[in-house]
Amino acid sequence: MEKKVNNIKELAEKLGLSPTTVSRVLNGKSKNFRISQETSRKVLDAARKYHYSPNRIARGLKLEKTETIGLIIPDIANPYFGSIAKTIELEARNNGYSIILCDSLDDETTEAELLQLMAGRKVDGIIIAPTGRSSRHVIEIQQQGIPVLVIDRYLPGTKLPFVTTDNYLGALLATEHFIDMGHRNIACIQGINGISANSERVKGYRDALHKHGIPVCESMILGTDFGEENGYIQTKKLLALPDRPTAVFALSNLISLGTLRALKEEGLTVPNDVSIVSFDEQPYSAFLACPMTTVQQPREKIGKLAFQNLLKTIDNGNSEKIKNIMLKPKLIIRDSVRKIT
Amino acid sequence: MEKKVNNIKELAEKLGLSPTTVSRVLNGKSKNFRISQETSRKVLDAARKYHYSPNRIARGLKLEKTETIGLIIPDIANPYFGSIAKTIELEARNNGYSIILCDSLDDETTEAELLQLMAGRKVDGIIIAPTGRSSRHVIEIQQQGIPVLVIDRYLPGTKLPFVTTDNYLGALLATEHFIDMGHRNIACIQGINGISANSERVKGYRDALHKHGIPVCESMILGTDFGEENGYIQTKKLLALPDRPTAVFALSNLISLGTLRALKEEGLTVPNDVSIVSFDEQPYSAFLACPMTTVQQPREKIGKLAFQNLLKTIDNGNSEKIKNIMLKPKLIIRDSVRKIT
DNA sequence: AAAAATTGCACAAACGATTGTGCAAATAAA
DNA sequence: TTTATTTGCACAATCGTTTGTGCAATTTTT
Repeated sequence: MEKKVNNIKELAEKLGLSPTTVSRVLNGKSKNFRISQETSRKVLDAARKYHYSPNRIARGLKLEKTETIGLIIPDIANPYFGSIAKTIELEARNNGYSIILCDSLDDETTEAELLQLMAGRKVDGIIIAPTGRSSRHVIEIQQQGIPVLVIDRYLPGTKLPFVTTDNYLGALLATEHFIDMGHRNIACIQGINGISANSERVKGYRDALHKHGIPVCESMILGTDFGEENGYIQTKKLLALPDRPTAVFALSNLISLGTLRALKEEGLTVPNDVSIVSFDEQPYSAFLACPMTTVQQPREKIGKLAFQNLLKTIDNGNSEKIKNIMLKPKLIIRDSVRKIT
Repeated sequence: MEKKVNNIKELAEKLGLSPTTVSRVLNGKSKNFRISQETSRKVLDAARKYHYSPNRIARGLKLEKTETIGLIIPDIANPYFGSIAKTIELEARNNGYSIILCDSLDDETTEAELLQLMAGRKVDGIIIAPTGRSSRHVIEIQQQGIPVLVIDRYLPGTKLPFVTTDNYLGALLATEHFIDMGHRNIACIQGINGISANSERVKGYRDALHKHGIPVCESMILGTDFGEENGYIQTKKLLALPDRPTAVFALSNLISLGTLRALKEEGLTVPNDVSIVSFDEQPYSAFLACPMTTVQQPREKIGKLAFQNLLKTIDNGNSEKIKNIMLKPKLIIRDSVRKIT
C-alpha cells in the first residue's frame, strides 16, 4: 500500500505539478482553467493512489464554509427528538454536511450559550428545536448572518423559517376523539406555556370543545413543561379534584408516562378509571398496560425537510423566501379512551 | 453596543499592538513572554468590549487540534444510545469539546465510511459504539493516530480501550432470576452473533444454566440483530416449537418490544403464558401491559467515563495506558417473570 | 560610565487549502 | 515568416491563527 500523502503540496510535487493545478482538478474546475485531460487524469489517479483528500479545516478557513451544521435539541435522549436528529443527520450527510450536536437540556440560558458556541465554530447553518419562550437570542444569531431553521415549534413574531407538525390539528383530532367517545370533562396537561407547539395544541383542544358546545373549564388546563414529572404532578392534582375529569389529554410522550405513574400509584387503570390520549407516538405505545391512543408526528419528514430547507437558505442566502412547513399529524386510535354512554 | 471585531489583527490595530501580543495574552501566556500587566489588562478589556473570540477554524488549522470529537452510534433514535450520547455531549462540552454525531444505521460499511469522514474532519478523537463483528476499520483509524474509544461493546483481539456494562453479569443475574422463579426452559433471543456485548450476554445465560445444572439447549439461543423485527420473528419461531419455552430472555429493549408484538398477535400474555426479562431499562418499562423486569445499564456513567478516558488519551497520547472499564448493571425486578411451582 | 541583564513587545514564517492573474510555449491565422 | 490566439499551467497572495526568534529600550550590575 502506497504511503499516504498529507497535503496538496506533497501530492503536487510527486506529480511535478503545482498545488494550484491539483486543487483545480480535484475541485472539478479543469475545464475553466484549461487543464489538459491527461493532467487531470494523472492528478485524479495520484489522489486515489496516495489516499489524498483535502484538509477540510484549511479548506474551511479559506472558503469560510465548514460544511457543518449545528443541531440544538432540548433532549436527545427523548426518542422523539432522537429520530428527528437521525433523519437530519442522514440527510445532511448525503449532502456532504456533518452535524454538531448539542443538547440544551431544555434550558434557555444554555440554549443561548450553545448558539454562540455554534457561531464560534463557524457552522454554515443551525437547526434548532427551541426550548423556551424567548426568541431574541435566536434572532440575534440569524442577524449575525447564520441561517437558522426552527423545528418542532415556530417562534411567533419572528421571521424564522420553521418545519413543524400541525399541532393545532393534532390536538383537534385528539380532543374530538374524546368527545366522540362521550367524554365531556377532559383535562389537558400542557407543556411549556407560551411556546407555539403548546399554544397550538391547547388552542386545538379549546376549539374542539367549543365546536361541540362544551364549556372550557380553565382549571382543566394545567402544567408547566413537557417532562415526566410534570405529568405526574398534574395528574395527582387532577385526581384530587372533586369533579375529577374522565379523560386526560397529555401533550407529550413524557407527560403521559408521568400520568401513568400517578394513576398507577392511585390504583387507577386506563381506560376504566381515566382515558388518555398522548401526543407523540412511540414504539412502545401499543404495548402499554392499556395500548395508548396517540397523535403521531411525521418525524422523518420533519427532519428531512428541515435540512433541505436550511440548505436552500445556505446556498441562496436569505434571498429565496423559504416556505414554512406544517405537516399533518395522524391520530392512532388504540384502547386508551373508554366509550362513555 | 461596540462594533464587533472580526479577527485578531483588527483588534491588535485598535490597541496599537501586534497580533502576537494579543494572541499570547488571550491564551494566558503573558507571563511566559513578559507581557506587562497593563498591556494584558488592556487586551482582555478590548476583547470583551469588541466581542472578539478567536476563529476556531484558523486556530484548528494552526494547532492541528479542532476540539471536536466524533461520535458514531448505531441508532440515535434508540433512547439507550440517545442517553449515552447525551452524557457524552455534556461531558465533552464542559471540557471545551463539541461532538460531531453520525448514525451508522447499524451497518458496517457505513460505519467504515464514517470513520474516514471523521478522520477527514480532523476530529481529535472518536467514540464509537461499533455495529459489526469486524474491527479492522476501527483499528486502522487508531493507527492513523486518532484516539479511539469503544463503548457498549469491546472489540476482542484489539487493544482498543472500551467502556461497557458488565454484560456477562447482567445476563447471569437475569437468567438466575428466571431459574429462581422455577423456570427451566428459557429461550434467549440474541442480537448480532459474534460481537462482544452479545457473546458476553449469551455466555452469562449459559453459565447461569450450567451453574444450576440445567442443560443448555442450542435451539433456544437464536436471533440475528438487536432490532424489533428480530424479536418478533424469533418469538414467532419459539412459539411454534413443540416444546415451547416458558421464558424469554431478550437481549435488547427493541427485541423485547418485538417479542411483545408477537405474543400479542398470538393472543398470549406476559407473564401468564410467557415470562420475559429484557436488557435495557426504559422509561416505559414499568408501564407496559405487564411491568417488565429489566437489566439496567448505567448509561450516564458510561457516557461520562467514555469521554473522560478518551480525553486522557488525547492529552497524553497513547502513552498513558487507559484502564478498560466494565460497569455493573442492575436487575430491576418487576412482574414479567411468573413464579412456577 | 560602561557592560550586562532584563523587560516588553514585534517580525515573519508557518498551518493547508483556494484563486486572480500572469506568462511561457504551442498552435493558428495572416 | 510574423503576428495573434489559444493552450497549459504556475506565482504568490490570502483566510486567521500561533510561535520561534530577534531586537530595541530600560534597568541593573560592576
